[in-house]
Amino acid sequence: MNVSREQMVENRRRILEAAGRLFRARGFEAVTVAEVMREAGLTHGGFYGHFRSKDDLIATTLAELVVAPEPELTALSDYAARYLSPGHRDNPGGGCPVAALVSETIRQAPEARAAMTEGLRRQIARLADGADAADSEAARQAAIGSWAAMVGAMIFARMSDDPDLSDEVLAQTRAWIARAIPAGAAE
Amino acid sequence: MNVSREQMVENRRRILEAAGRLFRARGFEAVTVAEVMREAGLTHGGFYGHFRSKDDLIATTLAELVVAPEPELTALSDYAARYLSPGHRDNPGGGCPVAALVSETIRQAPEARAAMTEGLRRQIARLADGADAADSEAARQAAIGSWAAMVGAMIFARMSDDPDLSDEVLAQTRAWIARAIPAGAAE
DNA sequence: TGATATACATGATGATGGTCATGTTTAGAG
DNA sequence: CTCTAAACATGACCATCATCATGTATATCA
Repeated sequence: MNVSREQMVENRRRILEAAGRLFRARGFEAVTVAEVMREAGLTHGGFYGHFRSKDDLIATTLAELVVAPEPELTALSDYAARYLSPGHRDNPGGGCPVAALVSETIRQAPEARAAMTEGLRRQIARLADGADAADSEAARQAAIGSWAAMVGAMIFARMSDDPDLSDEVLAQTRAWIARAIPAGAAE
Repeated sequence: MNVSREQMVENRRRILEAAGRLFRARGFEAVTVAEVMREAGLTHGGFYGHFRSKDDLIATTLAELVVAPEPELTALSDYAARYLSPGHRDNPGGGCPVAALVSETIRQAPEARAAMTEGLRRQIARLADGADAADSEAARQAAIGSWAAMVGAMIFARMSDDPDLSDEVLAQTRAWIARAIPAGAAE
């Protein structure tokens, strides 16, 4: 059984898409190579024709997820309001790869950490553009501080087994960011 | 070979201490039962005399770490300044169990999530006490928002493979929290 | 159209690690 | 002083996976 060149490209795309979804939903460790391939409509054996190892898949998947074009430029507090929604919390597999995977990335191979670090850099730059602060230094501070709060709050909200506390963390963090931003701008 | 009652209590304590350190340093998955026992000065076989399973160990360890008495009450921004230090970043095994383990706890057994959720509740209450805000609602908002930012920033700083970016995340988040708190109080 | 390279399927291999079975020694009770 | 229960050591078991070996069919090129 062989397959056309374009079919192969398509297969690789499907593998990365399945990996992106599964990794975000269940973490790197819990997802098996065989499972990714099954989700992509293939069997496990063909995997090593596309990637050198599972580590390679992880790094490549992160690199793809992280350079994904964000919507358009938005005001920082608008972005935070959309980010910190119950819908996002309840859909990790389709949501922000940072909230789902930063923590595990700490112990991944250097290539994976490099991809995630690059994603962090870009996100800070993007958010700083959306923070209308007094100067660019204040904008960068607001971007870093509120991005950390967004990701931290999303992780808290997903971890909590108490739905009320989970909702409250999202709502209060939204309010906290909205309130803190003008303060940064006024300085 | 038998062992005195107090020796057994001591052994259990050592197992939990080793587990706390290893889990924080390397995560739940990467640490083996045999390794925890070795660190505690025992062999793997005795483990099941103390805990029903590895999941049980995880939940018990989290419960212990989470009720650990925090230093004294401090002002929120002082707490943040100590929390967001390079020393803390570089010592995950001896540091905050939340920053090291929240994210993985999402996929752990219900008992583990319950323990971590309880820890989150307590920490929010503690920090709200330290936030001298206008009213208790504002204090709670500051506590949640800045706790999310602290944990998110610590995770970012540990993940980054770029030391400058890592340091910047800590410093800017410290500054962001210090700046945001009086704003919350003034409101 | 025929030859060949290759993408993928099937199945095996080897390592890892959670858990259990069994044995031994001694703390603690009578 | 005995007897027994239990805490721990040793060693095995079994499932899970990542990875590799081999086979097969077909896309591509001459």
